[in-house]
Amino acid sequence: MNKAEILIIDDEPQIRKLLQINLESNDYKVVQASTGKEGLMLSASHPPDLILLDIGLPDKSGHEILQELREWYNRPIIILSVQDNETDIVSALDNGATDYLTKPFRTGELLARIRSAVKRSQNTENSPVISCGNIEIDLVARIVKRSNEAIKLTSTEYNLLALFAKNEGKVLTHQYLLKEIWGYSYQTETQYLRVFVGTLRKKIEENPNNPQHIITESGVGYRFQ
Amino acid sequence: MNKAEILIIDDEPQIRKLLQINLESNDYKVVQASTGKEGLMLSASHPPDLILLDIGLPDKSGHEILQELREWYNRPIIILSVQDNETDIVSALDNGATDYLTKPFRTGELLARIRSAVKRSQNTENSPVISCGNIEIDLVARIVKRSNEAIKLTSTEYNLLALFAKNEGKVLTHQYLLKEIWGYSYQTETQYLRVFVGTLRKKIEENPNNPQHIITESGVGYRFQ
DNA sequence: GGACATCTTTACAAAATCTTTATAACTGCA
DNA sequence: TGCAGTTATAAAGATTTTGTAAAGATGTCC
Repeated sequence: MNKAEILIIDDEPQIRKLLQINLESNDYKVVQASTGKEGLMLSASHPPDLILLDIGLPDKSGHEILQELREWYNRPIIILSVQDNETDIVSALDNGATDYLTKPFRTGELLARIRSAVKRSQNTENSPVISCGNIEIDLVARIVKRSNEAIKLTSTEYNLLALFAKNEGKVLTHQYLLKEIWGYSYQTETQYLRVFVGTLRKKIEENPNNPQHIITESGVGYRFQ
Repeated sequence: MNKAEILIIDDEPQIRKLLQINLESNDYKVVQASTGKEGLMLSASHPPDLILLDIGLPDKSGHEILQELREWYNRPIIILSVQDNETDIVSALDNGATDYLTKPFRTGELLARIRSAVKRSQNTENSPVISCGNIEIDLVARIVKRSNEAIKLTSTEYNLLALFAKNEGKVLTHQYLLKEIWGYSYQTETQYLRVFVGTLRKKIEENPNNPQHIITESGVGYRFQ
């Protein structure tokens, strides 16, 4: 199974270490940033599944980072803070924070809140299995079946297909797809998409030359049905 | 704007009153239940947009209620509890609670967490659809249906139709249409419009020679109805 | 270090779309 | 009726976008 990736943005090395140990032992992949700037860069070049953001950073205020992230990043952001005043909490939540925990936090609770947020954002809570015609996608086990036979997909192929499936029927723009799968800074790399849509079609379509599932919307993007 | 409806399940009348006052003054519609059973019935007969659930109920444990609700209810459930032990919190979150606040809670924070949860859950709701006679335009999914059958439009055709639909009934001048779709420097290319209105009519009109949707306003522009 | 899988990049063919041209049809009016 | 201005349609040409194969680059696992 593919690990969910968590980005920690915190300037205190001890906290980062503590979080890293706890998260890794719970099967998350951990990426770390010690400044807000570094965090923004890391998340843009490779979007994590969730961000743990400390509010008290040295270079930029966590509130600013939160706002900048939310201009394009729509997965969970959990705020960690020594601040326990209501104003901070309310402003963070209203600026798009998914949750807010005050330090010192209880590890078990943090992990539960992370599980809850990740589950919601992967929208695996309602239907862990998405079915579209003869295609079945198990979002929890990350297994894809075509006519009840498991098919082997690379990690990127799977991510792309899962994103399509979660937005069945909608036209997804090139920009959006690239942003979600590769990261904010890849929005112009449309050729990636062509290649990967090509390999996906070979694997899931009856006849890749006349695709029934992944439909091209010329000039705009693709649509899954 | 339509008020979001919140169901309070709590056995303490004072807490219910306090919540009711705060929620109503923030423009929510409030429904109350003093027992778990009543809460289950109310939510089933008229599902609220969000549920505030007290864990310490007299008839059934809040954990049970939560599980029963989650069998079918997938909007936010925020737990309120005097219990501040980690086990309770973790178990509630893992059973599908959206959030968990310990009593006494700060009203401003609770309201912020409610706003945040409602916003997230409304994000995934269905997209707005513009309907004009037998034509349906889903602006989010970027899909156009005629008599419930999807029709294929090119990107420019879609943009033009969407612009028409957003201004149903109004006469849109050639200049305006060209400026919006092609750009400021194309304002004199009226022939483009004739070509594209032509292809659009072929696709959406019953009888393209006698258009019912895209009406020519000679010398001025077009009108959509 | 080498085999293997995967991702990135390049090049070119194929398809779809847009632009332009030509011509026909309509409209209101003298 | 005939004319001028406007609109509609078809189709050829130009351009953009997409699909595919394959070579190079990168990373991973023994």
